[in-house]
Amino acid sequence: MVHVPRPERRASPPRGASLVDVAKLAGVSTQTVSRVSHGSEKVAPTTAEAVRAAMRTLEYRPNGAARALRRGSFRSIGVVMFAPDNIGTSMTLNALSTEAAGRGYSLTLNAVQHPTAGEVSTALSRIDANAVDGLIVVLEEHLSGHPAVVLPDGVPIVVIDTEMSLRRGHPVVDTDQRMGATQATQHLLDLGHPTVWHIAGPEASSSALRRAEAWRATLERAGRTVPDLLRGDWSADSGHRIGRELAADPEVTAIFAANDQMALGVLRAMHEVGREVPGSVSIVGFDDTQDAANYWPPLTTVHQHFDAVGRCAIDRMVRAIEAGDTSAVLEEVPTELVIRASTAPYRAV
Amino acid sequence: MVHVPRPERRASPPRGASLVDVAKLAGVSTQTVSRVSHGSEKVAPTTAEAVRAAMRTLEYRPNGAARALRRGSFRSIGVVMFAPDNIGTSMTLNALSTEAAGRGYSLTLNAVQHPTAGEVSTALSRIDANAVDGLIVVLEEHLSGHPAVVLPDGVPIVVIDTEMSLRRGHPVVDTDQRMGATQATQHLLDLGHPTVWHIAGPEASSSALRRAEAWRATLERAGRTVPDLLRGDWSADSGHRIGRELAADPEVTAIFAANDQMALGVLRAMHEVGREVPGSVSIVGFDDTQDAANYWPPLTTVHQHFDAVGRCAIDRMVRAIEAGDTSAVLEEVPTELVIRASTAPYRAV
DNA sequence: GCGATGCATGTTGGCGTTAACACGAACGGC
DNA sequence: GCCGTTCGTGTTAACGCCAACATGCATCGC
Repeated sequence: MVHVPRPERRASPPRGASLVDVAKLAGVSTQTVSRVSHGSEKVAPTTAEAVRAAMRTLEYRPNGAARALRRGSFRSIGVVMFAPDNIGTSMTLNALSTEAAGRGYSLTLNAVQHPTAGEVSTALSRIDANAVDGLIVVLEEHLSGHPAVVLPDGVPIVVIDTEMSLRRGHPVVDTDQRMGATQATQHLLDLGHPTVWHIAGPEASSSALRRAEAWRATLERAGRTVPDLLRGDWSADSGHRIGRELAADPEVTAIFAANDQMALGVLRAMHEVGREVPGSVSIVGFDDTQDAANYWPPLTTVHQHFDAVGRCAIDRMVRAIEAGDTSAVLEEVPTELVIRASTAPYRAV
Repeated sequence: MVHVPRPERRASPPRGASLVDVAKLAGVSTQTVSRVSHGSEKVAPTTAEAVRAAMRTLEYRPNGAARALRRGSFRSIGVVMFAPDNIGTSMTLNALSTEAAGRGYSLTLNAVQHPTAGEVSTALSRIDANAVDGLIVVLEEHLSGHPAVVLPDGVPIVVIDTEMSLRRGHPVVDTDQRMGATQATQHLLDLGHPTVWHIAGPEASSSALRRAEAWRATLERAGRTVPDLLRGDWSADSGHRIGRELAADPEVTAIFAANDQMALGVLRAMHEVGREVPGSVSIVGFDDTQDAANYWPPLTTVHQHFDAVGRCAIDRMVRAIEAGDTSAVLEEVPTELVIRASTAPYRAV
């Protein structure tokens, strides 16, 4: 038997006016409406005005899904990121969204609360099922080895702030962590300090790893003893806890914290036990957050160009989407040492 | 003449495998594939497995646009926000994205760099043309009066952190600014301080306005003199500048800064001129950022439940989208005073 | 006068998906 | 043996938009 369609209205969600409705009201074809809606040429001024009037009366809003379906592109970039409440991450996100907006793309954000393989996979697959033209992954934890984390195929991917899947051939954009950590360590050595203690970020973080490596390399190159590495978790509290231990050791005269927040905790620890900064201990941070200049004393730190990283990542992404250029380069954005009052020349105890 | 379709291939962007391809390979209908892709019932295990195998070989990814077009919903919520590099805003965003993910929605982010009417309108219209089921507006600047800022019709809207368009009948979710500012001011009065100076946020900010109003009301209720209001811009630098002025006045013994960052600037100013905190001046902030406990001295401040605000906003939004409940309530999330070391009882000079 | 050219507009089909329905097979109760 | 059920699967028709093509009407050069 042949299926006989019923003329009755199908139950359907309430929808707004469509091209057809506007066309009907304006007495033109849908194609003309489409052209007007694109602000396009080849439409007589009179007609265009009539169409615009019809759009206004019907409160016409183009349907993004239909447009995307037809065009095969969504003009949206997916972002999977861990812990956007982290200051650095949120600055990156801000830079990404600004730059994306400038290119006519919007961002579809999927945050990961805990950087477990499971959650990351969930976020990735959610994005996957979503409407995006590309994917920017901002996971500073390295989960590279984990078998459960699989980046989707068939979408251009740009990676920020991790070396995960660099090997799998995606472009990577990142601050030059080694350069920054070297600047920080060298600055303290240049001030005459015999050696430099380092408070690192969490073990799983690849940027923490690279900062620690560069710290160690700089000390070794200078022929200094390398103190035990101290493990923080990016939080000011962890900086404070470790700072208390360091404060008790009179040999400690120079500390390089892997981010500003931990440096803040160290500052507090020094205040608590009455060791002067920079008189008795010099401290350097990393990030140059908005607040670092107002710590007490104002913090010497390594400035990261988050905006440049964001711009660069979006640029790569747009090139991949629009020109199919998915070459897997590594772009590193240079850092700058900002010298403030928390560092001073070494004075023997 | 009747249009004769050509059998030739149309030029089209390269696309991935579709339901049709999977169906063909698995030897079933597209509907069956669709059912499997939804993990749905009513499919024989054998068939389902065959379909899944076909999906795997073809690397099938469902097309979000087509799905959205068909269903009439995008499972995505648009967010228009100002200055996501502001700490408070980024915490709100984080809360929103977490909560949205939990409900199966993703966020489409459109940041506004400068809260001018023009930029806001652009962001709104971009979102409008985009694929979202609803819109969350996080603009703490009040642009209510501005004629150029028109919230789109036909989409549910939830407003955070501003009273803009409350009158136009949208639900508003916000921290209870008055409650927080009252707690801060009252705490200082309770410690015996004759009066409290206030460093407010920018004039255009409605939360700054409400905090300032509550500060004034609390002083008036207690019959105290109300000092001139001091105008900061949320930044630690502005707090520092104003702090320097206040530090010069020995009568100033209690300061309530409208956010933690400005309080940080005040702390620095006090250190610089050698006025002790809290010995000579007590200071209270607002927000309870992660770092506030590690300022020196640790900052007494008003804790904002950003996560609750986010949860609440998403909850309203999802209710609006899925149940059509767009009643325009105002939900205010209570604050808590966190007492640390930056405040102490008043001692006459 | 006639074909060539350009311009404004209309017609058609289909992007990938799913809701609604159709249909055949297997089963069960009487 | 016949009539219901259920169950698994297939068929059809959109959803709203736009690229490609068709068409019809002026204008123009020769």
